[in-house]
Amino acid sequence: VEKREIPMYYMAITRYAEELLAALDTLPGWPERVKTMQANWIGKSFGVRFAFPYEVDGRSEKLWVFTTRADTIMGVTFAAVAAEHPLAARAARDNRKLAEFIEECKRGSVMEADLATIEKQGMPTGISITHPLTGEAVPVWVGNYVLMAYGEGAVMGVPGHDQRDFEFATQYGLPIRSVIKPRDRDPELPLTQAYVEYGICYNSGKYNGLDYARAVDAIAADLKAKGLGDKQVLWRLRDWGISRQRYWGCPIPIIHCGTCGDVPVPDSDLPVVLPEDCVPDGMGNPLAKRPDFVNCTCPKCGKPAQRETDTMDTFVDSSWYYIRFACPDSARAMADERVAYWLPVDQYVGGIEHAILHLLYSRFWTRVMRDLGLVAFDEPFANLLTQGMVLNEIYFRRADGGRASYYNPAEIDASVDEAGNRSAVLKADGAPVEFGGIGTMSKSKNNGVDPQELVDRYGADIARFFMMFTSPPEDTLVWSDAGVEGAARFLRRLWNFAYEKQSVLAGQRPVRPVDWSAAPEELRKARKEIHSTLKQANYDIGRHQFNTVASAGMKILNALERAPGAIASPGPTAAQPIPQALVTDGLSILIRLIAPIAPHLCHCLWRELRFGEDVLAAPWPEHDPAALIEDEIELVVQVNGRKRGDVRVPRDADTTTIERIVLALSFVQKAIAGLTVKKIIIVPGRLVNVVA
RNA sequence: GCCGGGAUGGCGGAAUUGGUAGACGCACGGGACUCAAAAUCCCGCGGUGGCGACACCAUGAGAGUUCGAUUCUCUCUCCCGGCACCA
Repeated sequence: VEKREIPMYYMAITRYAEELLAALDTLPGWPERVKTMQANWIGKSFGVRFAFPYEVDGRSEKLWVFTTRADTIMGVTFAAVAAEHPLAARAARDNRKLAEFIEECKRGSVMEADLATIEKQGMPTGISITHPLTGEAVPVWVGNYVLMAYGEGAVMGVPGHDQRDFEFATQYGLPIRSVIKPRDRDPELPLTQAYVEYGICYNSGKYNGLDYARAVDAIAADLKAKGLGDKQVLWRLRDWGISRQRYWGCPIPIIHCGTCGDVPVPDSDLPVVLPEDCVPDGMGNPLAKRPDFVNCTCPKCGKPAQRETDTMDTFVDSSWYYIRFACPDSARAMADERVAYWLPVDQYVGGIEHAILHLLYSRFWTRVMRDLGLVAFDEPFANLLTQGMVLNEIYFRRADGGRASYYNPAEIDASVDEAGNRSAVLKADGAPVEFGGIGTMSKSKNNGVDPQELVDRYGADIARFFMMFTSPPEDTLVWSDAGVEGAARFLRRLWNFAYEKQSVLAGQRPVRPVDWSAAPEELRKARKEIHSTLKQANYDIGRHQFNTVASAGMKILNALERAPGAIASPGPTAAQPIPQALVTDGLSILIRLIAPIAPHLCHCLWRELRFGEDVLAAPWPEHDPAALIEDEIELVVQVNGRKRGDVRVPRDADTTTIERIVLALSFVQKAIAGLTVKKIIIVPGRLVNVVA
């Protein structure tokens, strides 16, 4: 932790930028999209850092900038600095209007999203700098779109080849110069937008004819020779400011002493305990108004001193709670030997909204603890499942003061008329409310849904089964409980079916081996349906697509109910061994397959049907490959890529046989009448396409 | 604005490496059972035309690659998440 400027404390996450980026390749259990987002966020860019020399107050100064497009350096027509840049401050000293502009910029939002969408504004500083390669004079502007926190807080302006610079130059009448030859347009025509693609340098003196890589090499070498620049790697990632002016965070254990400076609280005095009776009044940090908390003595010299009142960002705690979970009662250390047993986390589940901040901070924090010798691993989470957001409608009313109060969608009657207009009223008073769109469930928007309602109405298994059935976990979902009846019906149907079979099945285990090849066609088909469904379900579990696992359970029950003899009167085992074996096999698969989705019901059925004591201890069901083999296979028949019918052929039919059979089909003959067959494409086991 | 993801029937969704679009459900319509209702069971259910066999259209929009595109490429529209202090 470093304290840089009052009142901010920082974590030096940028020191780990290289490792955090490179180690993404060591995380096969993480979704690609999350790794991509993190890589972009860390933002490693290769470029050139160079300086424009200038004179001010009789001194020689340099304005440093960073660029990833050094190949366009000959197209520089201006430079722009952030409002916080020292050059801007110097220029504002004798320019009142500029000083006002700078103040206005500083008052604006610092959020990236706001900065990126604001209208580009700027003002000339009156200071002129020298192009390091051409020696030309270049004007310096202050631009509200330049970020002090990234790079040097200053940029070169190449309106011909950077869209932001182009807009800025167009707005303020600055010259635009093309130095990269466009591939498919006349370079002499005036530009309507920046040409940002890579290409060959022209209008660039000695660099003419060079491509991007060669131009950057040559330009960087020339700048280096003049002592005015070199290649540089720049990161988008910034250090992590952790100070918050709130009282309910984790205290920052620092004491400010007039004599000794900033002194850490000694280990023996930790933890710093917050008062529990603070009342936030919306005016700064309430801790600062608590002398009983603030006033203390310096641990070094014993003189009166002040305790730090900033607390830590909540992300700090969430960056290592999972390590502490392994040893929550450890009084002497952050982490003890139990951590080595439990960590890294095998399977982490969290919302996609944490793809960057929380998950990156955690990866950083783990490395800090590693480097302090507290843990022995690099990555906290071996496998990551990122849930999609569950969304719901947002309704609110705005009082005269402008503050919105939100109403839960359950309290609202909403309707959409034929023209698609949405109207909504509050049930309680019948008066209209505004529709605020559809967004993530949150306390502040009061649009959450408590699953307890479903549990109360249907029971935990049905509520759980329904939610698993509704969509794959990684998808965004607009909440609706329409369809929960389907889950209820299915589980009821399963229960009834199983109980109908109970008297037949109970006490007859183990089932003696059945010769399925001797079974009637219908039963073999049913068994094939069950086992191919199981095969697919096991594949789906591997890719976390649990909704289709739930539907596989439904399909298996459908197959069992439809199988002839399976539901008919049980009869003696010896007389009807095959239908009973089918039911036994099918139920055994079905119960184990959906046990994780409807655990209570499956646990109970497993025991009642005497399959065993504990369904969770039973081996996971695997399909029988023999059940999937048939003597004949069905092929889809297409003509010119369009389905015309299907045909059954022997399983081992060769290409010539299949072609002969297909060409003889009447619907194929009809479709190719008057055409010549050019070729026949056969996808084994799937389809035949006749191209004519 | 930038980064990431998404768009398939009235609804949730399915379609493994490009190979039958709409599995499995919900809702809805018809029927059976019932004095009646609920529950349950059976049938139907993308659109257009046709009595029908069937034909054509259809996976946000537009182009492209391919024998064949929901799937791959490009452009666009809209929606969701994140954007570093949601006080």
